[in-house]
Amino acid sequence: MASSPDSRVPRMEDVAREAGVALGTVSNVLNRPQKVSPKVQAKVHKAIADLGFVPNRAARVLAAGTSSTIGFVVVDLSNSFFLDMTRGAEREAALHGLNLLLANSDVDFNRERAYLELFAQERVAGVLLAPVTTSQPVPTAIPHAFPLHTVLLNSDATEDACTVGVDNELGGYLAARHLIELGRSRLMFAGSPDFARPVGQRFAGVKRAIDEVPTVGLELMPTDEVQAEDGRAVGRAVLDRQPSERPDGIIASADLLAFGIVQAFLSTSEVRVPQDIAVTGYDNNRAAWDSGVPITTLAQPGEESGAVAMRMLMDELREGRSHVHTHTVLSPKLLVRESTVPRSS
Amino acid sequence: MASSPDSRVPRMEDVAREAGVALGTVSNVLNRPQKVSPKVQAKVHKAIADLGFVPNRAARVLAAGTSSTIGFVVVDLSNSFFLDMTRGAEREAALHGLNLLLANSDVDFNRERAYLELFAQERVAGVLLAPVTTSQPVPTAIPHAFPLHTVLLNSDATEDACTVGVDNELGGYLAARHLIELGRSRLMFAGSPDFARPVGQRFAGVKRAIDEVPTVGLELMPTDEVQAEDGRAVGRAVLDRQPSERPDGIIASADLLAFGIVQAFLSTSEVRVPQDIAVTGYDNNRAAWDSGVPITTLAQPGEESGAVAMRMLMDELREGRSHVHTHTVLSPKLLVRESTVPRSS
DNA sequence: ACACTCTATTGAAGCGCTTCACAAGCTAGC
DNA sequence: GCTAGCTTGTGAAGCGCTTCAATAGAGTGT
Repeated sequence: MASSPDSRVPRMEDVAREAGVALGTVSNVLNRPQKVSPKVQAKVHKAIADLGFVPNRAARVLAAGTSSTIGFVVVDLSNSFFLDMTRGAEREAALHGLNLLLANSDVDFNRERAYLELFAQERVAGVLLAPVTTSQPVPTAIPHAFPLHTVLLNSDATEDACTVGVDNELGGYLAARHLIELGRSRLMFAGSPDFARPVGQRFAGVKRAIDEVPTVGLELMPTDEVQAEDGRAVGRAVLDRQPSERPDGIIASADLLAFGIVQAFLSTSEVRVPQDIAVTGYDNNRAAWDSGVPITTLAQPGEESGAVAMRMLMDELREGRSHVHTHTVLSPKLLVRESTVPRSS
Repeated sequence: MASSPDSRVPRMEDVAREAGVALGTVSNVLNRPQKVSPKVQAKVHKAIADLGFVPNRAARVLAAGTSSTIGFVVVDLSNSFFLDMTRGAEREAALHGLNLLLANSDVDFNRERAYLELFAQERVAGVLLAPVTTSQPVPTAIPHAFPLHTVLLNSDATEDACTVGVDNELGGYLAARHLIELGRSRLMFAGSPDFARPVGQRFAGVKRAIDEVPTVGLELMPTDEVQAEDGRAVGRAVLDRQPSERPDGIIASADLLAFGIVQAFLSTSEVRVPQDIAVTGYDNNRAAWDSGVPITTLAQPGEESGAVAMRMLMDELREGRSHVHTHTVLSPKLLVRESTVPRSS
């Protein structure tokens, strides 16, 4: 631990003395090594190691007026979509020598605010924000009077900041299109379009696909939540019908929902998945691939969202006053599994 | 955003001028309000609001030499046990006016080191560390020459730091005991005791319970991993046996494993859960309660671990030089569900 | 009116760094 | 041998806060 006597924490000045150079030279070794001869660099590094010197970032930030850390306030780290964002953002940050610190708002608006304030006080270079969303149209997220460079993730475009979003409408369209191409014509959408904005957008995409093909019908099956239990309820409701009244394809608005539906079907031998009813989920959760019959789903590009957002933030930081906010919409990707297409070989 | 003209970011000095008081008074309002008359406080707060002043923490940390933020380096945020720790730690920190910032090492030893170094440079008050573990006996985690106050989570006791651990041996014991009390006498442990330290400890606990009751037998069924697929393989292996050769209770070393086992059983009508074979899991993952038959499991006290660790850290910070490292071992909790005890009412 | 307490407020001295104008030491050209 | 032009190295002036000794005010008791 701490070195010999009763020892203060060593400062740059101590390093300079130990190495027999000036204060500014130590700083140069750390920040602009190309300005210092190899010999002196070696001396300084040795002194740093001998003393166990750890530079003080608070002082650095204060003196330089810039930080190399980025804050990421995440709405829900227990959701793998958002956790993936942090991975993508971190990877991208590391490539450019930036550090990423995380804060979990846990779907609490006040904590989201508090963490943004904290990062503002820390004078981080910028923040990434995956905001708490409501089903309200535009929750305008950028909060503070303080000029914090912010990029919004999983958000629709807004004037106040750069944004990265995922095309939920397209996701719904792709799911429906997939089932239609498989020859299904009596589709059911499980979930409540006004449960949350994204669900509504997905439903809109489904409708678009249906409208393109007159022979295909769509039925809406609302649910309270999007948990496995809700899915089992949907499954039971379908099983209670005459076979001729049942859909031949179900588009669930979330994987857990799809998981419950498939589970309900598998527990009887009345309905085979996918032969009688094909099922799709959404999100590419673990639930989708742990299901007895692995579930076709739409993968949200979490890592990519994070990486793109981080790049946009770096652009914004570099461009300064001339920066104009931009908006990126990423596409979800259809992952076809056995709940729609039986294992072949 | 930024106020009127081309405006610098306002400093305390600006607030002082605006409010017509001295610099030190503004600082007092922020840090020791009881020393300032209500009238002056009001003036200062108004000035702060008018100017949109956001205090600079870098300067604060530098001047005061202490920070109010705690860093938490987590080995794997995608594991709900660890995420729960962050929740407990955060709650406890908030109670005492501390801020918690997260870093995900993602099971990468080098990133763990890098984040610890970062927090050391930031001069945080202390760090919580849920370290990357190997199956090695004692991975001694405290790294740096720098004197960073650290509490280790999910760790066995060590001399270098305070630790909070969970009693895995007890968890295994409780699971086995539970099955034995239900009258099961041919038990199977699914998982490889040397897959990871905790699994070995759980297995040891199971053995202890078995040894207490001579009439009960134990069989070990190793698996490569602890995923659902491994569980399904275990389930199939059991189904392939003569009914008389099958265990009547299976202790899985992880929920996902138990989930796969139950899934395999449910897909046939040969084995009823729990009537023919009772199954327990471990961790209280979502997988446990999303299973067709909800799975009895051992809940790891994640939130409590985090809260306890944060309290220990605060003690360490308060006590200073006189501090002696302490070690807490928490107990897992048996959650009885339908995979061992059928729904009654 | 005076001495004595308190309490509320002041402002200058750092905290540990980055920066940058400047100095010093070289090399090369003539 | 002298100067111009480099490359290296230097150190003092802040960055925006906290702290604390010093001061100004407001009471109190006599």
